[in-house]
Amino acid sequence: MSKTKLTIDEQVTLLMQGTEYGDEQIKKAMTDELRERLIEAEKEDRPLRVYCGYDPTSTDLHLGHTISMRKLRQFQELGHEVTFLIGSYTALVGDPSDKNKARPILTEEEVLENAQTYAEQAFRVLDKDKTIVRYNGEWLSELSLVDLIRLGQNFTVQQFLARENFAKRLESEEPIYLHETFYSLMQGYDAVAMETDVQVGGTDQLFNIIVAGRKLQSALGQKPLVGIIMGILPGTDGVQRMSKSTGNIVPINSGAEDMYGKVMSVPDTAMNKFARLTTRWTPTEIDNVESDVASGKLHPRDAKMKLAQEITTIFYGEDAAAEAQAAFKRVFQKGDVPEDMPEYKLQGDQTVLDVLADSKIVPSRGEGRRMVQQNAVSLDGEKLTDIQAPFPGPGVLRVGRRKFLKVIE
RNA sequence: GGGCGGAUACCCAAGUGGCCAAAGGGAGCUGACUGUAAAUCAGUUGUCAAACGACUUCGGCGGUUCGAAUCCGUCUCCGCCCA
Repeated sequence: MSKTKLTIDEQVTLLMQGTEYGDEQIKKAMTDELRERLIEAEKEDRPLRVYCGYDPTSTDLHLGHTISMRKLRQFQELGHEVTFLIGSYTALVGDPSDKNKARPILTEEEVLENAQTYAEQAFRVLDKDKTIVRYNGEWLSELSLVDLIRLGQNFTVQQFLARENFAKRLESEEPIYLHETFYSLMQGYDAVAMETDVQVGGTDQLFNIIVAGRKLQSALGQKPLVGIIMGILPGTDGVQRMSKSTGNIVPINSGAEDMYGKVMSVPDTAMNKFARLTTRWTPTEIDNVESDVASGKLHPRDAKMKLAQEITTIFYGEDAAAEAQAAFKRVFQKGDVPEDMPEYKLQGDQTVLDVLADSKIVPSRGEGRRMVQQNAVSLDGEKLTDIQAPFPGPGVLRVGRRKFLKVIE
């Protein structure tokens, strides 16, 4: 990101990049309020207090988790005060947002343990020195029952029932547990406790942020926060939301080569979202790339390689990203073999099928048979077509597109 | 507490005594085509066996039967409704 001072309008454009409100009116209102706040902050010469909450329900972060972190980072770059809030208390409840069923709740120990690794990974995106880490148990554990009841007085049951995910469950006769409604109250109270100016979150947080947070703040005499609602990042299939259960994630902890390759496997149609939600690029830079692709000046593949490199660089640094790119070119563009591959020592007197199965390159002998039948097995480029034939000898055994085995004597 | 419904392969889901290793869809894998992909088309997806075929699987256990995913008993788990 450029170090030169951006105008307020440029700041607004940058900060609103990748947001998704699902409603033009809210979007406009939030954009206007953000501009106002920025002007105000500049006048008073104080940073905005920005936060995003994370429920550390798992420790394996993927690219989708980093969207809000990227946004926080942008605020950091512009000199604002960013809090990485760990939902140590809210995780005990389990967020019902965007879920068709209630989430299992975690124990306190699990939460704290997860929080540790979670934060570590988050600092690949966030500037550690400029980030305040807090736990919402800090204030939520202090609330008394009376306090909770008073908070509850600001909401009606109807408001909750109007939420899409509750409405759906009501419709399909699935349970809605009472404690799930507390979640929004708790999150709203976070905003109050921290006197938040801006809160970042995903579309599933729209209700918690825009309704609960703002409402509680104004009820308790604070100026309602500006909600920055981030769009959804699709997974490697390019369509469905990136999530572990769908199996379409780009993990941020699985190595540079893996990350580069995973980003490259994303369909072209999703490139734009990846660029806007996960890179350090400015809106102008992204627009340029896009128009270059559209006009044919830039090959879509090259645009995607740039994207893959940018994303890999964020998490692993420039050198590792360059290496990952080189490896990718070698294997996929030149059809060459990778540098590292498992080795297998021949036992003597083995058939092709024996080697396939014994080396565990295929999960079962049946699968090995299938692979050979499907013409997917080759040794040093020569197709192997007879499973019963004696194994020819040492060389590089390839099964399918990307499984390799170095066979040695 | 009472009533009802359900549990089938990676997921969803059909099957209600033999023709069931079990329809269909999704997902995965392989091949063709490509730009690495995506889209499209084709094949394939329990284990062992070169093959003929054999074996294990339909929530657990036990039964009935020549024969059970299907019938009976029991247990576990889940959902809904009434209170």
